[in-house]
Amino acid sequence: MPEHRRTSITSAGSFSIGAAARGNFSIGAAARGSGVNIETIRFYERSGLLAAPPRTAGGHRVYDQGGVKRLNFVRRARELGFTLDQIRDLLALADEAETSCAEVAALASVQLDAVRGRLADLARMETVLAAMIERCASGTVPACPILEALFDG
Amino acid sequence: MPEHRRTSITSAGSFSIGAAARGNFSIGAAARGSGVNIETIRFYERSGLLAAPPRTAGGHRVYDQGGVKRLNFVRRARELGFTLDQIRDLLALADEAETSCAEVAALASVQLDAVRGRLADLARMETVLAAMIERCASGTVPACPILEALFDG
DNA sequence: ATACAACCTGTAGCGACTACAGGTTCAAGG
DNA sequence: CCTTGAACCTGTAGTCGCTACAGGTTGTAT
Repeated sequence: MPEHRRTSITSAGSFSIGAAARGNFSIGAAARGSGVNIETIRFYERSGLLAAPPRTAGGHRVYDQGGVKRLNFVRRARELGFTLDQIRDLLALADEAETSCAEVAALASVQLDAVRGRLADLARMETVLAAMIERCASGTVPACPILEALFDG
Repeated sequence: MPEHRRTSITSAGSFSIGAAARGNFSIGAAARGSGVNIETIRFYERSGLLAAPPRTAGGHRVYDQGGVKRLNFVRRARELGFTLDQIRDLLALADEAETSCAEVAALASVQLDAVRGRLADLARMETVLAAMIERCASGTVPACPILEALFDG
């Protein structure tokens, strides 16, 4: 859920550092390049969403461009409300030789339905809240109409 | 968040059992009368949202009509997306001698803003998801457009 | 008296992170 | 080469709002 949190000012996509493409990224650089929090990256690895990357001699994680791309993938999918389980499936589909577009679309449709359900819920909440506040503002009633509505339905 | 969960088929409001009004309710009866799950009631008590009710000699909780009313209050407020902290404040305001309608309305406005923010987020999600699925269905592209969009923003 | 539903406490789990504490490694400047 | 200090490491606990047990006790109807 993108709850009004800034998601990556850094533009991903301009990371050709070393000689022959690919590039090496520390976890911090990968975080900046993908807009995924460092702690969250480690959490994704721990929970099996992302494969553990190679390490330096000292034990620091080293990501390549593909790793950063996957992080971006996960972030975008999260912003669309996919659960981590769904994203696991999406990544698996993305890794198949033959991309099965229908399966991907099916997953996306499930998510679209969920989003529409939540939209409907929130729309109802908005209506009721706005009406309550409105009645309160008009102030024709002695006791607080909002509290009364909550108490007596 | 009312995530498509049935919220109390039982109509609250017809509970005059004993002689002189008020009535005594076991936790189960209070749950049925308010639409709040038994475990959730105990959780609310544990987390200090609701005062601990009196007990029978054997230790069973005994609720009166006021207790059931408060449970209904909490349920309705939750359905409007108020957090438990906000509900704590609402209950405190409801218990004041002078009902300060303006403060209640202020809390409700904060909540309305939050709901509108989430609505905007979800509306964006819906647009993007629908567009993705649409592009996929038209199938003019060889690789899956959904996966491409997720990978390349 | 007996059965059995309903209650009790306490703890652990969910999802998706976030926030430490306490220790190690890396990279740059002197 | 050595020092500094930022960046990294692991592991654990906290967040929010519940839900789901396990293992035991009480209430009530027959």
